[in-house]
Amino acid sequence: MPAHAQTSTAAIVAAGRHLLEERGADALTMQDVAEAVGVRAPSLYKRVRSRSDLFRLILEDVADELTASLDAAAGSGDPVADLRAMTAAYRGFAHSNPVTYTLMFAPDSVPGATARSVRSSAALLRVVAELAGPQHTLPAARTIVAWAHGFITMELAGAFRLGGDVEQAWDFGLDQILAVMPGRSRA
Amino acid sequence: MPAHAQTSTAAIVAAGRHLLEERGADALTMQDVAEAVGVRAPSLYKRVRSRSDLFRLILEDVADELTASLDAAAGSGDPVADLRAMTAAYRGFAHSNPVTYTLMFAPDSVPGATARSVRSSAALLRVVAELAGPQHTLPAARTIVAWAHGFITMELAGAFRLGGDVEQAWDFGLDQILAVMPGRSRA
DNA sequence: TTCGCTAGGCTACGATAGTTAGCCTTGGCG
DNA sequence: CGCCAAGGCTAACTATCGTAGCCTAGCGAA
Repeated sequence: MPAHAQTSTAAIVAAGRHLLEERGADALTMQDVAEAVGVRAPSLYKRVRSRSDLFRLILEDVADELTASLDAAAGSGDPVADLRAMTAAYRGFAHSNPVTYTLMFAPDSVPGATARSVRSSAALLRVVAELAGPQHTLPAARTIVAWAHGFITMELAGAFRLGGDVEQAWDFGLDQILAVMPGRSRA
Repeated sequence: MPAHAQTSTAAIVAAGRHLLEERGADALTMQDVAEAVGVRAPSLYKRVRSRSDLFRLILEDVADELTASLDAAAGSGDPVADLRAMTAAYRGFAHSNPVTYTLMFAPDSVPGATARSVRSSAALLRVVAELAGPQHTLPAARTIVAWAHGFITMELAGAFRLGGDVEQAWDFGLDQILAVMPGRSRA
């Protein structure tokens, strides 16, 4: 490689991800990313096809990290404890990456990005299978994920406006859902 | 009012809403909206402060319609039946308005738009109070809404990729959540 | 009847961002 | 030692939001 590269795809993705979280999706400009990595905007196109391609790369990066976080949380052997740890890790990750987390589930934004998050479901399915039994694994997992994702999304959107304790609502919901898992009974 | 107006705020909002659903948020341009209502783009600014203001108006329109839909669904008197009807109406509305529905819960997009959806919660809270008892009303309602919203969001985002019957998963989740409501017992 | 006032159009323009075209420099390798 | 391409850069094109300022039509008062 002649003429030492002043940046890299990884650096661009990292800078983009950082700016994305910091300023929001609309405010993420190629110029700002370029400045952050120390080149001019057009040079970014040597590494990245387009702005939306940069979004795709960023969200893949986020999804990979989320997958790793979930895998790490599911190591105790007890399915209920694992599930509690995974939901907590999931919510914590979303709180740490609110913008990109929200973007991961935006229909338009990145076709294929959600595909990657499927990998995250492997550990969850294994745990839920123990709790709900093989017949109900998929719908039970979808119930849990839907609840967790919906709760977090509304939380991040500021949709819980009626007062009350949001933490308590989270605990309440998780207890309710765990309590009703068909296979076993209680948490 | 001199020189008969060629358009109106309502027409602009309606056209914008239609284009928004049809082409997605990124593709909604002021020029397209102007063309749809029969004027030039700058004339829109006589009625609408900015593009983001147009988004706000559109989402208010959507939220009002959703609220009316939910109110209409909750008239049977039986709380379980009402709750089933409301969740079905909610999901149906989201399926009919996928883009705007998703946008309603986007944190950035429109500060205050979520506030309006609070009005929608009045009917829900009344029903849930009967099912879960006064102490658990708020967390129980949040559990239901979080689940429904999460499920619908993932559905719209195409996040249910592992096969299986999505309808069955919806029914399963709703049954599970209804079954565990503290106040009464079964659906 | 007439004439001013203003709502509500319009064209022209400026600013910002994404993206492309095409040039130049650098330095590894034959 | 010189070729050549990776990877910078500047310049320029395009689309879009938004503003400035002009023009017209018709309501209503004199």
